[in-house]
Amino acid sequence: MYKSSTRSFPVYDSLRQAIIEQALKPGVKLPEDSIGETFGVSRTTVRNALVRLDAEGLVDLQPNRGASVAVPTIEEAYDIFEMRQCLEREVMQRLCKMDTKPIIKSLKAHLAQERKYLDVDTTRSIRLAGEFHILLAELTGSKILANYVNEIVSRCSLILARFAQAHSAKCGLDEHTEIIAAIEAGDAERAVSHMHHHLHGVQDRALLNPDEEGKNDISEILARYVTPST
Amino acid sequence: MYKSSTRSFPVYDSLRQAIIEQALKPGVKLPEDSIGETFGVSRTTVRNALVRLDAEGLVDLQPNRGASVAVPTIEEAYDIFEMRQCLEREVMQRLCKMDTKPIIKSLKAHLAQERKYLDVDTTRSIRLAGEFHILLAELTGSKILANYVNEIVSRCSLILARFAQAHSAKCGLDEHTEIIAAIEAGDAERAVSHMHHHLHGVQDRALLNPDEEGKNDISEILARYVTPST
DNA sequence: TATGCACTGATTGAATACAATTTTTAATTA
DNA sequence: TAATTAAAAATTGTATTCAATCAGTGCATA
Repeated sequence: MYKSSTRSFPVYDSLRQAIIEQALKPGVKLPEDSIGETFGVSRTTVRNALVRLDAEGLVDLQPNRGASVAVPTIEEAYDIFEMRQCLEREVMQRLCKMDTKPIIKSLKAHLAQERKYLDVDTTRSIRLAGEFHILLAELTGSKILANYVNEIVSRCSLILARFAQAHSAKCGLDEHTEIIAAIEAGDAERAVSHMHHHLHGVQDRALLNPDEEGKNDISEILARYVTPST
Repeated sequence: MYKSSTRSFPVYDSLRQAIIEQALKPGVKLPEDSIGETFGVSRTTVRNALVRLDAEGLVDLQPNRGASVAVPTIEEAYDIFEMRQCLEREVMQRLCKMDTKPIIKSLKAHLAQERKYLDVDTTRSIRLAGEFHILLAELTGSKILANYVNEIVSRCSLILARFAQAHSAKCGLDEHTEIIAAIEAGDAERAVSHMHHHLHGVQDRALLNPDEEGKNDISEILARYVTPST
C-alpha cells in the first residue's frame, strides 16, 4: 500500500509501530529534527512520513506547531469503536458466505501463534491480537475493507493507550476462538454476535482510568524501532 | 480535516477536485514540476499534496516514476462499490434511528439545489449529486463515517471516469427523493433498500464501455482549478 | 530489420538553506 | 508577586540544490 520514497517508509513504519505498541503515547511531540537524527534522514523525509500518519489519523499535524501523537477525545473514541463494529460486522458476514476451509486454516494457524506468546511476550501478544482482526479482514479478499480495518485497529490501539491502563490479551484469546468456531459453522449471525461482544469488551475496558501520562524521551524510544539497513 | 502546510492545501484541493470532476482522467501523469509552476509553489509543496492524495487512493505514486491519477482496475471497482454499499447502509441505519426533523430539513434544502442546477450546470450537478451522499454521512454526526464516505465517493467518481462514458444526474434525483422519504418515515429497511438500489444503478452504468482515453494537457486543465489567492 | 547499448535530457529523491512562526526565557513594570 | 513585553532560541514552512533514477534517442551490431 505504501509505495513512495524509499527512505521515508522506514520512518513511517517505525513511528506507526511505536504508536500502536503504545511506546509513543498520545500527545507526545514528534519534532522533525530529532526524528530525522534518529533515523539518519533529513527533515524532508521525516515530514513525508508525518503527513501520511496524519492522513491515517495516528498523528496530529498542526500548521507551524508540528506533529504529535494524536490524542483522541472520548467522543472520538466512541465514534471510532462504533465504526469498527460496522466494519468488522461486514467482515464476519462476508467470511461466512465464503468457502471457509482455507479461511479456518489460516485463522487457526494465527491462533496458535497467539497462544504461543500469551504470557510469554506481552508486546508480541498484543500485536498478534490486533493482527487477528486484520487477518480476518484480509481473508475477505477485499483490499479496501482490509485497509479500513487495518487503519481502525491502529486507531483503537491509540485509544487504549489513552484511556486504558494496560490491556491483557488473555480473555481476547477465548473470544477469538469462539469467533473462528462460528465462522467454521458458517453461522453469520453467531459470528457477528461474538465479534460484537468481543469488541464491546475491548471498548469497555477503555472507558475507565483516564491514565494521563505522556512525557517521554522520544529518541530513546524510537531507537528501538529503527530497522537497521545492512 | 486537512491541517498541514498552508501552501500545499490549495494544490491538494485543486487536484482532488479536478480528479473528482474527471477533468484529470485516470492514468494522466502528474509531474511535480509543471504542477508547481501552475500553482506557483515548489516541488516540495506539490509533493506533500501528492503524498496525501496517494494515501486517499486518488493518485498512484510510484518510486522514481512520479505520480499519476489512479487507474482503478475492474476488480478494484467492484471492491470499492461493495464497500460503499456497506458504508452507506450504515448511514441509512443510523439516520433512521435519529431525530429525523432537522435531518430532513437539510436534505431537502440540498435536494432543492440539485434540482436547481439539473440540466443547467452539468459539472455542478454532478458535484451536488456526490455531495448528497456526503451530507447524509455528515448528518449521522460521525466524523469517521463521514470521512470514509467522502473518500469512497471520490474514488467512485474516479471509477466512473474510467469506465462510464458520462453520467447523467437525472435519474439520481428521483432516487435521492425516495431515500429522503424513507428516512422521514423512519423506515430503515426501506431506506437501506432504496440506497442499495440507487448505488447499484450507479455501479451498473459504470460496467459498460471501457472508454479509454487519457492524453491531455495537464497545465491547461489545472489552470481552471487554481484558486486565486487575494 | 531487429536488438542491444551508450548517451542525453527529463524527472524524481532527498539534503541543505533560508524565511517565517512559535516557544522559551528574561527582564521590566504595575 | 503577577502580568507584560522583548529578545533569543527552537521549530516549522518552503524553496533551492545536487544526486540518483528513468525515459527516450541514435548508433552499432547481429
